[in-house]
Amino acid sequence: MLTISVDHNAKTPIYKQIFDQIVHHISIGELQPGNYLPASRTMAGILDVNFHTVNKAYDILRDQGIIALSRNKKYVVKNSPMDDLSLHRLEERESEIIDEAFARGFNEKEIHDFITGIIKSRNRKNKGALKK
Amino acid sequence: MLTISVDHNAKTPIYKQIFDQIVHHISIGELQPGNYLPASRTMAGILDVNFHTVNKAYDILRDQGIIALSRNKKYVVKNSPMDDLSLHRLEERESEIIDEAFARGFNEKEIHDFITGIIKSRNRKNKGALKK
DNA sequence: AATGATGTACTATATGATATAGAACATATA
DNA sequence: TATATGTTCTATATCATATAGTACATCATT
Repeated sequence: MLTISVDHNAKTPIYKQIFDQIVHHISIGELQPGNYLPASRTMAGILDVNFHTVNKAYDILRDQGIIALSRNKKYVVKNSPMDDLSLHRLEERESEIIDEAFARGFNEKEIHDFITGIIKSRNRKNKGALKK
Repeated sequence: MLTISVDHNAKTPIYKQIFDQIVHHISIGELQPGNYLPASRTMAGILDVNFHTVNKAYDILRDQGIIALSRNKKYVVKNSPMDDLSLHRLEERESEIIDEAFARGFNEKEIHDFITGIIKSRNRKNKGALKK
């Protein structure tokens, strides 16, 4: 069950909210390679947004190699191992966070604990969804 | 020596480029609590941007408690330990990155190695600047 | 006391990003 | 054939970003 919600009042653009939540569903295994995404008009109807906005989210997901258009004209989740470009972009964003953490007095161990804490709370939330 | 540069063609807003670089200088100890920031007009002249743009960066730094206006009307770097709000914001940004990493097949150890690598390369770059 | 430098507060304008809307088209499916 | 799909185009409205100019209060220096 693909649950996605958008906040029209948030500062985060709607297309990015959609993008982020699809990536999240993939990250917890709720969306797996081979699974189809809803048609952009369908998704737009459910979320009560314009289908162009959904298309923008799908476009970026495709540009990043996370989804692909299959022969039947439907978007499907790909297996998308980390490539150099994605890694580089992720490093830049992570560097900003690490800078802020250090600027506020964190040391290296505290940063690792910070990461561990987020991953643990993630696993707790999706305990039932984990396989095996 | 406070070296800051802006890229007018980058997609990242100029005020955020300035914000990020000041935070970076603090994070590596090149800017320390008690140090003054250049006057916004001075900084703007050096970077060849409008002083309102510098003010916006300073405003956000002040809102986040990273700098403060001292009695002589100059901005000074504060000691700004992690507070609940800052931690929460950082967690949200970090969660996005962790989601993308997991979505691309990283496991928990690979994420920690990813973090460690960034910190190590940071330390290498600033070896000479480290004290003691 | 006077001058200059500082942050701050307003107005204004221009450009790009975001979101919506509608229309049209090619292709795949039923 | 008819429907659903992604895609492409134009168009409009709103907000964020960046620039610009002006004015003012306060602080430091002369």
